[in-house]
Amino acid sequence: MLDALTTGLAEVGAPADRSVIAAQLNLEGGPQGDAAFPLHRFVAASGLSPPALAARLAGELRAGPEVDHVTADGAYLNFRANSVRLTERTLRLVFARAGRYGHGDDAGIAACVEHTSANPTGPFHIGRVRNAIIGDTLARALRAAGTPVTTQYYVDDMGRQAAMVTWIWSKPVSEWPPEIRAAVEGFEVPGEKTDAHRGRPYPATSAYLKTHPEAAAEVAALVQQTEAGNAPPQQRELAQSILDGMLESLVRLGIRFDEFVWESDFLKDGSVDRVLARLRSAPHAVQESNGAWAIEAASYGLPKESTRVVVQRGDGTSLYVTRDVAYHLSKFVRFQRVVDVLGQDHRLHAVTLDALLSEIGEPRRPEYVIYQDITVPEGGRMSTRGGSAVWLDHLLAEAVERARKEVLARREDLDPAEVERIAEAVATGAVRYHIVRVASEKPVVFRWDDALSFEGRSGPFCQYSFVRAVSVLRKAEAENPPYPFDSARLNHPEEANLIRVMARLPRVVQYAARRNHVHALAGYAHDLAEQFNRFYHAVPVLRSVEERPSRIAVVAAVRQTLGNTLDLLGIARPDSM
RNA sequence: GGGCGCGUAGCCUAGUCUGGAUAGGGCACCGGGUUCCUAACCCGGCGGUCGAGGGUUCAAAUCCCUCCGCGCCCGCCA
Repeated sequence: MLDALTTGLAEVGAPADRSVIAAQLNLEGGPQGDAAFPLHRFVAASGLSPPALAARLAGELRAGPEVDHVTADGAYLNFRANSVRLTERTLRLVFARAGRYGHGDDAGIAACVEHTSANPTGPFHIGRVRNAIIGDTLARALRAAGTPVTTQYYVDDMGRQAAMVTWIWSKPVSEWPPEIRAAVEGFEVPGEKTDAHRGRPYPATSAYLKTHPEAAAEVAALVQQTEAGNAPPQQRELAQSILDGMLESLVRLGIRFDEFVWESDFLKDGSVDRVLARLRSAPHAVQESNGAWAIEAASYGLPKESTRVVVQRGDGTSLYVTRDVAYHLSKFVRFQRVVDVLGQDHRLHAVTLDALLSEIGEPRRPEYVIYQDITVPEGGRMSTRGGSAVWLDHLLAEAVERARKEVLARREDLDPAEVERIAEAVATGAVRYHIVRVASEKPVVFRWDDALSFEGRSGPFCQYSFVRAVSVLRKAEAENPPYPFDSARLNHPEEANLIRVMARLPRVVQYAARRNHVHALAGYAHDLAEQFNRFYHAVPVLRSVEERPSRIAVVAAVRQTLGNTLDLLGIARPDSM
């Protein structure tokens, strides 16, 4: 098609580069075709009026094997694909690639996606979960696009927050200050997750330290001790214990990590010292009067009043950003593509990190995927202390409750275990979809009714459509391949539309991975589910006769394509709902 | 104050990188659809100054400038 256009344009006196033509060609199609080509850009050179140019080119471009016909519409050329061939090719590809349909070839570069990395101080609220869902989906998208991915969770076991947890739990509850004890007593829950249990005194402790300097001094001493490499042993154990509880919740959402990287390890292995040595001799290094070292980073786009980035305190200890430099250097050793998923409040930290990498002569940079906060309707970010946080475990419990009701209302034939299994799948699917559907740079206002919606543009809608396909195949006793089909029999308009949506998946995966736009996958899942429902209502499958085997093949292809898409989104694919 | 992000129907949202036809969905609302493969569905209707203004262009939601509104950040915290 590109060749034909190139030749055709040259013949009418408007030659153009293939790249220009390719950029103009819209493969998503226009109102009346599978591909559209606007001609405005070539009108002047041709000396013809736009419609005349379109008509002339349409007449000259002969339909090829892939293209049924070319029509002129105003200043546009519209191409209609050969449906039989498109159907043939798409279905064959889906069946041949199966679980890898939509996936790209191994690009040969290794990527690291660091996401979540929430400090282990207590349970996840759903603002933090946005990071995990975006990060996990991105990792899936990159893998599908052909980039081997290692996911990493960076665990902060060194700062004040970790020290506060250690400080309070290193003494028996009976010796806690009354203010903190009050926040805990009466909340003992047998079998409670460790993040909820160990995290409960955290907000009160944080508040207490603000008004009790002597206690704050003890915490500061702990930080010092940790910096010196002598962290109390229970500090890491506590962090691990809380982290374990947090991760249990993420596992329900299908989120697991390949590696956990502990911040304190960079101190222990000497890499922080090496980074500090390089920073002290960096081009813009300056030493303050108290012995602290900083980088004068005005040229790196930092805020006007604070261009000085302190990298080493007056007492010789390192700072978070310094350790982060060490961490990133370690990533660059192993990975060609390094992606960090960060909340917008870390944006400046990212700029600072880039500046420091530059200072020590490191040419590589992480890619940042920045997401906006999830806020509450009353305004403002979710705050643990302000009581406005929506906890992930609470949200999941509500979602399961609601899903269970839905299942029980429509199915009486299921045993309780099956009901629970479906409710869990629907609930987690709804939550994941609800978070991932919005572009990460958009702010999200959390509303219960939206988050728990099972209709319309939702996870359960996509799951339900998938189950429909499963169910039809089950009734057809055609749960396994082969799926013989005759493309010539698949000529219902809704069938053609459905094939076209299925054919789009590889492009969607590439787009999502290249732009880090995971929400495109959510949009695609909905498009495919919706079009399958239209097909389902308009076209009989089991009741058809001559078309039956071919239509069963279409349904099998949908099961595969939609199933692959749900996998990309980390959403469970139930076989019954 | 400065930097970054966001602003698309009553509400939520896609499209913005790389300008192209009548701005694509969802919720809500109104009207239809189930003796038939699962109605968590489908069909139809209603609803748009794409924050405002200017500019570039044959063509602007998309690019440039100014402004307005909202959010975040501007620590020898993480």
